[in-house]
Amino acid sequence: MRDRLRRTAEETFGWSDLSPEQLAAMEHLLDGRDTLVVMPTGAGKSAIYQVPALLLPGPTVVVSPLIALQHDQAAQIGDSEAPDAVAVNSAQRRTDSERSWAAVGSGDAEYLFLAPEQLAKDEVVAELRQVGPTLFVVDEAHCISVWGHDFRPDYLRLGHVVEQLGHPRVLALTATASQPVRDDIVDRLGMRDPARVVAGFDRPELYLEVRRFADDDSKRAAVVDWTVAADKPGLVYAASRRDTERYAAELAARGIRAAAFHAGIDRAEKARVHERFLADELDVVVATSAFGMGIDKPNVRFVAHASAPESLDSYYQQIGRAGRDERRADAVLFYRPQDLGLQRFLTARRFDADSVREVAEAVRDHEGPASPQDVDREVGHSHRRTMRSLDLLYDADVLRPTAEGRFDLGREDPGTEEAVDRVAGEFERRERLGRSRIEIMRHYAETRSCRRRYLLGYFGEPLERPCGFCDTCAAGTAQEHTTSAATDAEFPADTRVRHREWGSGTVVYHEDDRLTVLFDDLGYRTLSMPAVRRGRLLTRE
DNA sequence: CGAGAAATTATTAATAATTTCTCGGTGCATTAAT
Repeated sequence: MRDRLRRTAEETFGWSDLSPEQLAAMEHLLDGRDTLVVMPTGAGKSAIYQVPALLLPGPTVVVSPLIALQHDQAAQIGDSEAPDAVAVNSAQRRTDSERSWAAVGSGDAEYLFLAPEQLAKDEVVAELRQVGPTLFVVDEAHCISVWGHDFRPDYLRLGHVVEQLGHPRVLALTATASQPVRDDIVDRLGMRDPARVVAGFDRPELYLEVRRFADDDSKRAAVVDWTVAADKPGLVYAASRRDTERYAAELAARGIRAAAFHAGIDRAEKARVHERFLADELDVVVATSAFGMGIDKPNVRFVAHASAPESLDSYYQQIGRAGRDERRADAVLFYRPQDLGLQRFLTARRFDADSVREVAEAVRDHEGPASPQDVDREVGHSHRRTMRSLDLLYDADVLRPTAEGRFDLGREDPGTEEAVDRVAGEFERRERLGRSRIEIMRHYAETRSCRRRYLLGYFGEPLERPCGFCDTCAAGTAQEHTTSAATDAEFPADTRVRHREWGSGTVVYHEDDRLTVLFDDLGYRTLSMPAVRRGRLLTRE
């Protein structure tokens, strides 16, 4: 099997050396197993579906979050000897989409790129059933967890689509997924006994640094001065659109070729910034989180954050865009505790009891299980509101999904008000988790122990000793704050524990004499080991 | 939650100090108006 994979990779794509992780994941797919792959960008994630796809009979569906990304990926396949890649989306003419369907149906095209919103349409699923895909790929699969519960709810329906297609083998690909995100992906996609291929998270070429500021003016000045002096090209992430424009203007005034990038920039200008950055015609792109997905530019020398993002997951993903050529690059966070306030605002949601009530009643009153479309029609508010409520009702065990992607009441009908109460509890749990993720970001920024160790610990990859290549190691504070062996032996990472007041959780990592636990109901909490011992607060489950 | 603009108040009756208001991220698809 390995030889066939290697030969196909070489002959069709010109790839002569597949990594052990790539090969392992490909073999799982040929064996018919669902597979989750967590691997840094640039390590050749796309190859993992592109090669086996050619050795499997039917076409391959690739769910991709951005139409622009679909474009690039299809073009890359077009440059190879592989059969065509086509897309169906709203940005192209209808006739082009019809042509794509025809090409997939006739076997002229092997790969079909779709955004999750396409798969929320019954016609599209019906058409897909006709062409009978044998491989269902979800690229940037962390989007399921990061966006699915709120921003792009159709991500949560992919699992149902898989079932409607008769469960072709599922491949989920991502570069950033902490353990709970991985579990969420597996759960929401309905993956069956998935193989998990997780490559190392460490990016040893990145020098990690945090600079702390008390006021906004001095931080702004420092961001600009640092960026002016830094090796280029690089990325500056800012928290608001206004800030991206402000920093870009200040940098331009200092003679730097800088451009702003955010979701409010028009399509053509976005494409221009993107192209100019890739072509080294820009020194710096100052962007919100809108920029970066699919960017695989080798020579990015720094990623600076003018403001902290809402989670360490996002932070890791964004700094991961630097140093792909494996030469030294800088990941520097310009930190001010007050900046976390904006993230708290941006991630907070309002509990929409009315919507939950209406959706619950619409499902109950529907004759037989209700599809999201049925509920949309009944309730008449936005698709997103409907989907949020359906998701919460599902998570709170009020509704259960059928294999057809419809929703039905669970075994017993709790009654509307009880259902709303349960959902409110579930909603609060999520809000607490979101806030605790921001606190983890705060810990990263404020720790005096080794930053790389903290970062990798969070992703489940503990470092034996301080890394020697971050600011706390350079300052010598990391050496003074090293996890005691006693802590490690008492509560190793991944252990299930129970806290006297806070209930059950999973140990994430230790740092110094502190222990971080992801509690089922409260999100991340950091505990002081002396206090834990003194009060006998934790027991292993 | 916090920043910055706008509005109001107080007294240096034209400007400074204080309070109030507004705004803040991520993309797809669809539709209506040019």
